[in-house]
Amino acid sequence: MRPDDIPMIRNLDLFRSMAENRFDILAQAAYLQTFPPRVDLITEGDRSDFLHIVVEGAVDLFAGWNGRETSMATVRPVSTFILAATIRDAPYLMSARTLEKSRIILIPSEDVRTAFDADNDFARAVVRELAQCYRSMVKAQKSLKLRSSLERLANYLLRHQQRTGGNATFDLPHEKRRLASFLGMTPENLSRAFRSLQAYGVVVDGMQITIGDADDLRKLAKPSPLIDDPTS
Amino acid sequence: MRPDDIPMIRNLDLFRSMAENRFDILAQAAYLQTFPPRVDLITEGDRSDFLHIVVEGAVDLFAGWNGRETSMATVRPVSTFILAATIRDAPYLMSARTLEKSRIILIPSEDVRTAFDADNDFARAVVRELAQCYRSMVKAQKSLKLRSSLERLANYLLRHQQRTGGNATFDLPHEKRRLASFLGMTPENLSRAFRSLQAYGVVVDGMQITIGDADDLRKLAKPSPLIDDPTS
DNA sequence: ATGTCTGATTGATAATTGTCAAGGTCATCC
DNA sequence: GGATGACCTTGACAATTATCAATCAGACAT
Repeated sequence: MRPDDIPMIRNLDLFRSMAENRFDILAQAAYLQTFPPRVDLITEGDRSDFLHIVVEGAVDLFAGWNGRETSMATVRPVSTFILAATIRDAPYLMSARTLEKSRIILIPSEDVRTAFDADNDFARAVVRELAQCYRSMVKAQKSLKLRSSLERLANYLLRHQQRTGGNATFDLPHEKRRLASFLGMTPENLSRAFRSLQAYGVVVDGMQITIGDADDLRKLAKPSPLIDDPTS
Repeated sequence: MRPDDIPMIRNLDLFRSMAENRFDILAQAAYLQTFPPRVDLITEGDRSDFLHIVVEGAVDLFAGWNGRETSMATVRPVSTFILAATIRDAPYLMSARTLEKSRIILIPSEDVRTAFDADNDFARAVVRELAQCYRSMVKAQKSLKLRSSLERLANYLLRHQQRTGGNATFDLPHEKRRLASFLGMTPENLSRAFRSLQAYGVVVDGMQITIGDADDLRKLAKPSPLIDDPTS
């Protein structure tokens, strides 16, 4: 692993309070790899061999059943994924593939579990991280069950606007087909949803979105901190 | 708290490996209460005051938005709920109400967090529990996004048949309207889904279900361990 | 520039799911 | 027994969402 990457990892919530020597052991066992876009990293059902940390780029978590496929989440730097499978030593429930060129750190699950058993601060950090992941999963499910696809899209746009700095104009972070899958709809339906949002002042030009009147859009979206606030 | 309840709690995965004196402190801070059916226990958005443990009865976790409401999960003895909110000291994302007469233990969140910070074995147990909760949430979301309501119902019936011992005939555990909400559909749609399943050998008589030919039903349901296996 | 590819859009249509209104069933309570 | 009420079911209809086929737009390579 490149020495300049170590401080970044060290600074993750997950590792920040870990004992020095323990962290060094983990860091030495870890691999850093660079992957091109669209590379499959893990496949659901496989045994959990490595904890993954995205250092650069972006990773799509997705799942399939009976020939269908859906995008569950996007992992952006710097964060881990499939922590739960690693901890429980259970098969992955989701597959992962790079969306862009990505640098990813792989730590053998075995070593993570050892650190987890031996280092109390680390165990506590894992809990906080997991509780966070759990809560965002609950929010996603609430969004799916309580909202129509149009409402989900409206809330997604408002949230993404915040994330990107709050400007009226911003770019979508990935292909629309993936956004559609993430929101639980088809690409065709997403196209039509975007057109419906014109009535609420949303202008779409390729990947570039302009929210003309956020208050107007908010009247439709009715965002709630218990669904849309990423931090709560 | 009644002395006979203590061993049962003690035996939960969550508390089994906790230090003796630490457990005693928690047990002394805890309340045991009996609630009639349909009593609201917690409301989403509230601050997390107590970790709840269902000792007897059943509790519905549900969520609302914009006048709509959906059932997220049913908690049955003996297990905890809203652990994640307690750990993160964050507002509840779901409301809870008793389905039946229930006995519930309440442990002040403050004490749980203290135990969590001081007792490493407990912290590790919390992680395992949370990882489990997270994974079942992922499975639920995969089911929602990848399956039609008919497929969700078919899989639910097969799973519930297993849970209740594997007999061809068994009873639904709660009202159909709640089952509908849990499966993400309306009561009317559930009624029609049950009728569609007649073609696959499912007989419905009130709350009593008979699966005439499980293999036939399985051809429709296509159950997958990565969605339907509660343990994996 | 031309062709090729991938992803996005559009239109037509169908399937799925939801809504509303009306009955039906069953247990419970006077 | 008959009324009451809660829940479930059914039918007719509407909204939402998906599917299929065709076209379009832009990126890229030849």
